[in-house]
Amino acid sequence: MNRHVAPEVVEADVELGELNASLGFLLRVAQLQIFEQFFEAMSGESLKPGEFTVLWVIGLNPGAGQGAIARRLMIKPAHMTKLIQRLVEAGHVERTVPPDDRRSVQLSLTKEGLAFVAKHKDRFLQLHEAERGSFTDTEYTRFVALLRKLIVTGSER
Amino acid sequence: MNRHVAPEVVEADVELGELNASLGFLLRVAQLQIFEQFFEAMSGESLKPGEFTVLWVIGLNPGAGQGAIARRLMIKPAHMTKLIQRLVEAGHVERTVPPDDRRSVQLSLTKEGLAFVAKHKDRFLQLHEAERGSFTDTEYTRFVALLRKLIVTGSER
DNA sequence: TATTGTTATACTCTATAACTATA
DNA sequence: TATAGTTATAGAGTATAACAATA
Repeated sequence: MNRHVAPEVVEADVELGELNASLGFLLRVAQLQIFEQFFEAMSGESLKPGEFTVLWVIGLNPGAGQGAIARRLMIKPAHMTKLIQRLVEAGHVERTVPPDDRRSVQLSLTKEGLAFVAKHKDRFLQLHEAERGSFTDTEYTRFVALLRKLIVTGSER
Repeated sequence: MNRHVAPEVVEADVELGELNASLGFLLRVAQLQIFEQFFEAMSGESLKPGEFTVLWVIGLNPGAGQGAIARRLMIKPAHMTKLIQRLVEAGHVERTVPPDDRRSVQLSLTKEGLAFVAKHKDRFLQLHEAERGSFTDTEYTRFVALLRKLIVTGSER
């Protein structure tokens, strides 16, 4: 077909076929771009992906169980253990073993953790604002609603 | 009825705050669920994530450059090299060095690769159908359009 | 026996930089 | 000098299973 076309055009010529209508593919690309923005915004901070989110959720649910938070955020137990260890080492998180069930671990923020979340809260929320891209309010609302519907449906099993 | 609150209820009690409106978070959860469906559907096959997609795109673009396909699918060069090596070892993909630019590599499917894609095409497309979850046609169309708008906006830089 | 969390291992994907061979 | 791809190394995230302590 286009044997002698300029490189840039050939570049755009890579055909995706029904992948163009694949939710999985579109979702992946969208997520990659959002993550890219996240790293740019959080560059300079010692934050790893997921860590601030976990910190945030612990702040909202002081005393919640480690497993409950992990399941809510779809983080696997083994990964959660290491993630929490890092947050404890960083001085952000405190682990408590409740006397009534000494197998479990309750999580809460330390003073430093609270200060850290408070300090970065604005940027975190600003970031979510930036994620909206060029969506209008209506589009944004609609998009979130559709995403939620997809998620709820998918987890029904 | 239990005297104490059932674990499932406590489970659902983990509060997410503004994370509930975070595109990054919702996108991540949605993608995890879609991928879970993918693995279930493809279980039993020797397919790794991304591999069939690359196979599919090579099939649609025989002779396309390795870099062009990688950039289109947002796969990093180093990862692409290893991914293609696996596909070559599996006998699915053929690499050709064009005489006019001997730095580059052109990709195409072998006979086995063509047969493999043909064999799994239905399941692949069925999967995309399944991804639609409980969306109506209108919702699906709207969702894809919004995702595309988000992606296009995000990559404008 | 079942559950909560830990440890250990391995694999996928990503990030980065140094390298080659071409151009 | 720049580009296409490779190699090597490191890290994040995930999957899995074996394990300890507790229920």
